[in-house]
Amino acid sequence: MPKIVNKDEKRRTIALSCVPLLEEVGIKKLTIAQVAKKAGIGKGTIYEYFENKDDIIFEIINIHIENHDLEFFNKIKEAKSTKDKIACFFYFVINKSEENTKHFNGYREYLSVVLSNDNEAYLEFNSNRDCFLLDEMKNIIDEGIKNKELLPIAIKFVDSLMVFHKGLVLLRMSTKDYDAKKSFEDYINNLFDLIEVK
Amino acid sequence: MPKIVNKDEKRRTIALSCVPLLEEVGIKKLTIAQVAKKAGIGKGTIYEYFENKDDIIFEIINIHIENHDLEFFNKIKEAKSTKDKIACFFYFVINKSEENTKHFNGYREYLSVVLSNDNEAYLEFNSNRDCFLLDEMKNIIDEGIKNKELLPIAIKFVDSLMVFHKGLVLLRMSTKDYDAKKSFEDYINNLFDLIEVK
DNA sequence: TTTTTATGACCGACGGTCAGTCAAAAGGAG
DNA sequence: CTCCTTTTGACTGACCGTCGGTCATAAAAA
Repeated sequence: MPKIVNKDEKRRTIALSCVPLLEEVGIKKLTIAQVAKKAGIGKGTIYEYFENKDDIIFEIINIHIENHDLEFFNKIKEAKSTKDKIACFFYFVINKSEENTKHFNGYREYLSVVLSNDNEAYLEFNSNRDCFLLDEMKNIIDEGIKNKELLPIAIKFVDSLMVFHKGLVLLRMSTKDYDAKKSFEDYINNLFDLIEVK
Repeated sequence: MPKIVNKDEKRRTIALSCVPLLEEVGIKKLTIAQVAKKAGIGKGTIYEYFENKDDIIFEIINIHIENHDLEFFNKIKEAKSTKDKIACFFYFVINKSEENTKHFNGYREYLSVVLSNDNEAYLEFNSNRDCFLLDEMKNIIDEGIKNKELLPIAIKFVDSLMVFHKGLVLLRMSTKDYDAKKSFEDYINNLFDLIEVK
């Protein structure tokens, strides 16, 4: 028998080799033939490790999300005030640097795939991720309350804060020249008028 | 001079004839050949009136949006309190009836096309629509203030209300079993605690 | 005859499939 | 242990069907 390969590992290897390719051409113009070539394997082999093209996209996005989370947690450690920590959550949607815009556009394309599919697995993945981020936010607000930075009612606003975040994401993606930073700042200042210990 | 056809009119006619087809098969499985057949014209003729497949989708979505607005304005006329009027804005994302879910899924597919394209025209269309809705919401809140239903600070929350709405849309589309109604009610009750005249 | 509109055969690109190849491991015979 | 056969999963790329989009040509109007 031939060597048994670790399917998950190879999946990841193939996906990794295509990260720059995907960044270069985008989802729409990414072809399976290109992926196979970059990974140095035959086209048919791709389908040993992936269900279909969208499945490849999904794996690559996973890599990006993991990288993003690493950066995110580093940033949050450095943040001092609760306000700064909250701002870390919004960094991704607010920042207009070339680097971040590239990632944001990647996420836009990914969302486009999710929305076009009605695939339960994708939806569940997103749900879990949103839950995770919600919990993180709750912890931060809780801490803020314990530090006497925030009033106890602050906890009531966590859910809407996360919904607001999603709203900014969609607005930046689906409208022209949306100023997510301004929206965020207006909102957060209004909010802190209500929840901050004076 | 040869027969002058009203291009815009025929565009609309073709699109109209495909509304049921699109509802049945969805964007991904809708083919140009099907569209041509339904419209009773040749495949090539389609391209006299539309740039490409996405352009057809766009026209059909326009029809839906116009219908939606008609219903929306009727509903808002009937609403008595400001709270009810605001609820009209959220009806589309909150309502889980089969009929509304069908439309919501149509909008999901449309958004998927928008997000996959980075097409300025689509983004501008969305921007204009969002502006329009924002103005409507502002009017409603203004009215509420004049009626002494709401405190003057209410106007400061209009922007975030619209962002919140967008957030609910994205959450319902991209996660599993999202309870948009609950989120909305929690939010609106919290908000009214702050802005309602007691 | 000229100009506009309509057409569907055709094209190329692409996602996905499958019959067949290959190499390594297992197992048996000597 | 060694040689040989068998088994099996990895791998491949030619091929297929589909589909968006084009274009040479026809039809129709003026």
